[in-house]
Amino acid sequence: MAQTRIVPHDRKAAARDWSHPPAPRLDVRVVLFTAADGALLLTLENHTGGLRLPAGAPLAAEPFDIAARRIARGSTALREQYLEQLYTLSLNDSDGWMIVVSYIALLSSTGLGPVAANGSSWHSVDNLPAVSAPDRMVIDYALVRLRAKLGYTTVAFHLLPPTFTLTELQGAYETILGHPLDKRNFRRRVIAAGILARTDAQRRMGSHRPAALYRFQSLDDREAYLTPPWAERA
Amino acid sequence: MAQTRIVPHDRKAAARDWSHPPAPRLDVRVVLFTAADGALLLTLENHTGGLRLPAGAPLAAEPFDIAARRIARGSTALREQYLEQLYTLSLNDSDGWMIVVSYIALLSSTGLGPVAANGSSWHSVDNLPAVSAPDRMVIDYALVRLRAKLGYTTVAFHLLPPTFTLTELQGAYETILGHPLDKRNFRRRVIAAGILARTDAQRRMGSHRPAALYRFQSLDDREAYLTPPWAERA
DNA sequence: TCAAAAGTGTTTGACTTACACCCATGA
DNA sequence: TCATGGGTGTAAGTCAAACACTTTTGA
Repeated sequence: MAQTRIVPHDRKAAARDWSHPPAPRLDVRVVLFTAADGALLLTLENHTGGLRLPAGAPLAAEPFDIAARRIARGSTALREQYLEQLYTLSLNDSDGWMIVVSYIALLSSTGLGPVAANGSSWHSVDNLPAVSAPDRMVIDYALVRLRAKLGYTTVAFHLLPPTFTLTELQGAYETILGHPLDKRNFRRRVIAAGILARTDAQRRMGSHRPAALYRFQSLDDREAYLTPPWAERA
Repeated sequence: MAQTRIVPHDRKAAARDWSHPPAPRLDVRVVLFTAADGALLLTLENHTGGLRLPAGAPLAAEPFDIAARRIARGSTALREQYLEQLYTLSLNDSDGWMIVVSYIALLSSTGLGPVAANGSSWHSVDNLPAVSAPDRMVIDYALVRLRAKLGYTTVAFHLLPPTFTLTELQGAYETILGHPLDKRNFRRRVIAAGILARTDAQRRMGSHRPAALYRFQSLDDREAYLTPPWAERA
């Protein structure tokens, strides 16, 4: 499905070829998330054969984290704020053996609406178009992991612009979790967590009281993320 | 360090060779944990050049989970109870480009002391011998993840034999966490969690009151594990 | 009868939840 | 002055932590 071919490919023959050390194709795929307008969005790219996750081969000996960042940057005008390895799959498709190393990236939304580049487009996670089976697996697991991580980390912050209102922050949580939260309890918790700093600025938007803008203190709560000690962030 | 060589290897030249699609070596490594005698143990194998994590190349198009299981079984007489992908690294060593896909495996202790096979031996995690840098990274991260997972999953059960006393279960937790727990609170929590079934059997060991033996109900709390939906377990 | 581990409850403080109204602003 | 989202407190219930003694057994 991912690739149109004229001549059917003999997978068994390809897998049976022991004449050389087997050389799988390597593919790094990135699920780029952002939140906008109450929806959790991810990037898909247009390709012959359909929509795909942003992907690419790593250069020789290039660390996967670097490759993933390169792919993320090539696929959006936004800058990824958080990058985390997801899973590595070894699979057989119509072109033979392929290794897929998958990543999650979180992007700050700009408030101007998400910006796409290079023929890529944003899709709400609750209304995704058809994608290849491996892409589907990767996306499904990315969602599981992202939702779970909200509970015990501060990842949601990476979906927001540098300053934001508490209502925007709450909206990001609700978007990812898919259910509403109590305003007072949410504010109490997030303030008590001590990771926010109130700025002097305010946002005036519409005919109502302006909202205080906050930013993060201490983006370096690496401990909580359960990522490896050597992993670079952003 | 992992490999002795006579002729120095020109890494840059190897990385610069674009004449063919680059073909990294693939290596699946498994950190095999078990708990015995109040210590958390892992398996290392004897190799020319020193001790190493159990490892091996995947067969062409073999899923990594299957390869990891094969490697785990080749390295211990015990049967792994839980297997989870840890991280995938792309690195340059003295032999060129290598991709390391790492796994954690948890083994039931038998009470008879852990059984080793194939020139492998058990080492307490708080007294590990020198290993290669990649092995060290993998082991460090495996410990971080294992300890963290204790908090929100029931993984510790997989380190125990099919039936066990509550004191043994508590000991496994204390071993992994590295600090003591309150007996009454531990029992209350673990019973309240509803994942244990008391058997009729008892264990009489020493001149004191015999302990009730328990076993697990519902090992299938896949949800809590934050592993991918497609991952097979054990 | 002694040593050694098994087993058992209660109290206290902390945290979580549910819930409703006034405030500041621009139109 | 009205519509709109921003901002605030309290009471009830649930959960986690600290803490010590009695029971059963074999030697």
